[in-house]
Order: sequence, then structure tokens, then C-alpha cells
Amino acid sequence: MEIRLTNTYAREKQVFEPSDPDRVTMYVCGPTVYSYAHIGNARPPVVFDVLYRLLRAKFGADHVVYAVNFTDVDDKIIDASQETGEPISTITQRYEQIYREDMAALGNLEPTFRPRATEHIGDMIALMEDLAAKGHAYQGESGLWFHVPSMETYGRLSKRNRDDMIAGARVEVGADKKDPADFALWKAAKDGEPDAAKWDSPFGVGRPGWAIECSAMAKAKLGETIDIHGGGQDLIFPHHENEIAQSECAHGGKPFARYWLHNGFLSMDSEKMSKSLGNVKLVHQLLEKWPGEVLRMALLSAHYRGPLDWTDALLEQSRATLDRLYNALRRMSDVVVEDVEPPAGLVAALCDDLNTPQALAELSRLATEANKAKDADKPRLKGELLAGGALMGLLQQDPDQWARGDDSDAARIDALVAERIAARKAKDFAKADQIRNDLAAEGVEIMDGPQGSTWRKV
RNA sequence: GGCCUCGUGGCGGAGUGGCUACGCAGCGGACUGCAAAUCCGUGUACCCCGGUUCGAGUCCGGGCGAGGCCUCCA
Repeated sequence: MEIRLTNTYAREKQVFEPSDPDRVTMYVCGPTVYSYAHIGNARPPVVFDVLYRLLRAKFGADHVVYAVNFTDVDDKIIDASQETGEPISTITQRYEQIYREDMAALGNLEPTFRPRATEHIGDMIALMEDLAAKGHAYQGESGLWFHVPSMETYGRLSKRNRDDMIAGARVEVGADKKDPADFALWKAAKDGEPDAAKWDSPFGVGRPGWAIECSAMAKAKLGETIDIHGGGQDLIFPHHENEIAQSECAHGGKPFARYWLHNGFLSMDSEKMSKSLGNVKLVHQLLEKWPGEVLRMALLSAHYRGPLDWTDALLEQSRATLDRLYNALRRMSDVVVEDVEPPAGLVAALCDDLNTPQALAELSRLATEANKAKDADKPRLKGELLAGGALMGLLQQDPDQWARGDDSDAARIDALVAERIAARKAKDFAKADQIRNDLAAEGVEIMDGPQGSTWRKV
């Protein structure tokens, strides 16, 4: 089935055809590692992880190369280091580790590459020398600038022309900038900045600008032209526009990325997420209260391009949806899975510009079907549920464990449930109900069935 | 001001011209000792106003409303 993706270049869905089906390449802008990731930061990794899984399914797991960078040199990191007195590397290593753990908890596969900016300074310098040699960059007092008027097509992705950009009052003409739209490739070191954020270069001692790292790392890991580049829609301008400018000007006009994908924003209870409003929710904090899979389900419950309002109700509902799906699997615990292809309807939904809500509807339909299926159909349905879930990074946990949570007091609950079964057999319903009520009070729900009783934590 | 999103039933959320997705909640029923889980049934939904069309949530125009970006924020 062909994959269709909304390409920001065209603002419409296009059939995705990689330049080389044996090596499909995708790059997604990763985090600046100076603090915890918030839930909005988690949307691109989750969304593009689903795309990664879909591409692997279609082109083969060994034929998809996926890179997500770590930005480990940046003004904010320097600020953080100066505030806390901690070395830069201590900060970046710590938050890189936390980020990896958080992303794993959300069920994301490990990308093929996680390049660090500081490990590609040489690549950046090579790219900048190329740009300078070709007349796209010039040296100023405060660093090396990319000269925007040197590129005719600048602004194509964001559909901005130069006048639009300059019209914004916030654009300042730096003392050594030739054009207000020019942006920094290399920033000269300032007094008092730590040595760990300084590198020698033909353009003086300094550090890379914001966008050059992505151009350099994408080239180093994936090549001069990549198939898919993803990120949040706030990055369209200027970040991605600048990446395009750097890469395409350095590479003689070869396209930098063939398909640009951008995800929409999260709001928090209908409000913009911002530090000043104090409504920033960190993945790390959310994981203390919710299973990572619930967060993932919530992030996938809306189409990636649209907005998503993050609320407690959304999380409750996401958990209820997972409960229902896991309940269906749990009823088939002893069914031997048939090795099947992921369900066609679900694949079709994902192939249609990653329509995850539609795909989830397919899972739900399968669960209903499984719940009323004859035994002969169950191996297939269980297989489809698991295969479909795997394509979305869902439903891979043991259903019993999902229902029972950590097993620390499972034995005690099992004993009470057994006691209740005995009471019911003896028609001592008062006692049976008492046990059920007691368990309900501590959040344990009993489900009676023909083959006995099971329980789950609510 | 410029560019770009979005506006669907009580809630979440699909739908890219015609066959009223799906889930949660509610209601009715089945099952159950009673429940829960599960199954079945159940909803005068498409921001407003024009237009195109035999037919529009879906296309076009104009409003209104919410949001994002406009030099380093996913």
C-alpha cells in the first residue's frame, strides 16, 4: 500500500516514494539537553516513531535509517551551566540520559542514530567553509553569517518572502549583518563563556549557530538529500528554512529534504503551554502518575497535524481505551497467536498521512470482534491486534501485568478473590460482596467469568 | 501587519461530494445471586452567511472565533 504524507512544501498529501527504497532516510529535530522534556516535546518523537515503524514494515527494518539529534551546545545550556556551576557535559549527559529513558517509557524505538552536535563540529566547519567559498556566507565581527539574499528560493518552505520577514519588528539588524534576514552559522565566543563551549575554526573561536548542526548531522548520517524531515510546526521558520538554505547552497542546489512533515501543537486545558502560566507538564512527572503507554495513546488520539488539548480527561479516556484493548487480549491469554500481517484497515489508516485516530478505531473494532469471536477465529484476531498494536507501539505488554500493575500485593489479592469464589459457591453472598467491596475500596475491580474470576487495578 | 493551522454530537476525535467512523459518558436490553467485564440496541453533530452542484461537514467566496510562527520555543 502506498504511503501518502502531507508535505509542508506542497501543503498537500503526496505519495511517498523514497529516492532509494533500500535506504529510506528520516531526520527529526531532537531536544536541547539542558532540562526535562515536556509533553509537547514528546509529540514529534511519538508521531515520527509511528512513521518509523510504518516505514520499516513497508521497506524492511534494515532499510530505514532514522536519526534524531541531541543539541548539546547552545546558549541555554551555557546559561544553565553558569547558573548552577556545573560543567556543561554534566548537564548535557544527565538530561540526555533522562530524555532517553522518557522516550523509551513512551514506547519509542531507539532511532538508528542519535548524533550529538558536539561530535560533528568538524562537519559543520566543512559545511561552513563550503558556504563561504560559494559566496553564501561572510565573516562578521560576531561570527559567520549566512547571507539570505544569496539564495533566491529562501522562504519557500514557510512561504515567506524577504519583506514579510523584515516587516516583523523583532528582526534586528546586527552591527555586522549585511541583511536583516541573515542568520548566524558560527557565533564568536564571548568573554566569560566556558571553554567547553568553544571550538577553533577558520572563522575564529566560537560555537555553532542553531541550524548548522542539523544540516551537518543529517549529511553525515543520512546523506545530502534525505527523504523525510520532521519536527514541530514552530520549526518551519526559521529553523527548517535555515537548514534548507545551508544544505542546498552548500550542495549546489540539491534538495535537502524531499518530504517535510510538521506536527501540530499541544495546548494545556485549552491554554497555551508556557512557563509563565505554569502549566508546563514534564514527561518525567507525568510518568510518575501514568503508564507511558497511556501518554502515548493520548498523543496518538488526535491526528498529528492538528492541535491536541492535553487534559486529565484525555488521559483518563486514553487509559480506558487501553483497558478495553488489553481486556480483549487478556481474555485470549491462552490463545496461541497466529503469525499474521497487521490488519489491512489499520495499515491503510496509517498509510493515509498517519491517521492514528482511524487506526485506533480499527484496533477497537478488532477488540470488539475478538470479544465475541469463536475460538477458531481467535488466533488470527489476537495476532492482528498484536501486530496492529506493534505498528503503533501499543499493546505489547503482558495483559495480566497491565491489569494488575506491580505484583507486590497480587498474592494477597488472589487469596481474597479465591476466598470470595468459595463464598459464592457456598451462596454466602453477603461475604462475597463484602470482599468485593473491600477490594473495590482499594481500587481493585473483580470480573467474574464462566472460567473463574479475574481482577484488575482501576 | 505577513505566513500557517484549526472550529464536527455531553466529551475526545475521524471524515478530502452521496452509503449518518470509532471511543468515553448517558439511556434501554442480554448476561450475572447482585455487580463489574462483555455483547446488542440507542444520538434532530457538523461556527455563521452566501455560492457551485441533482446532492456539501466535505468544494469556492466572505465573515466570526481559537491557536501557532515571524532569529534560536515540539
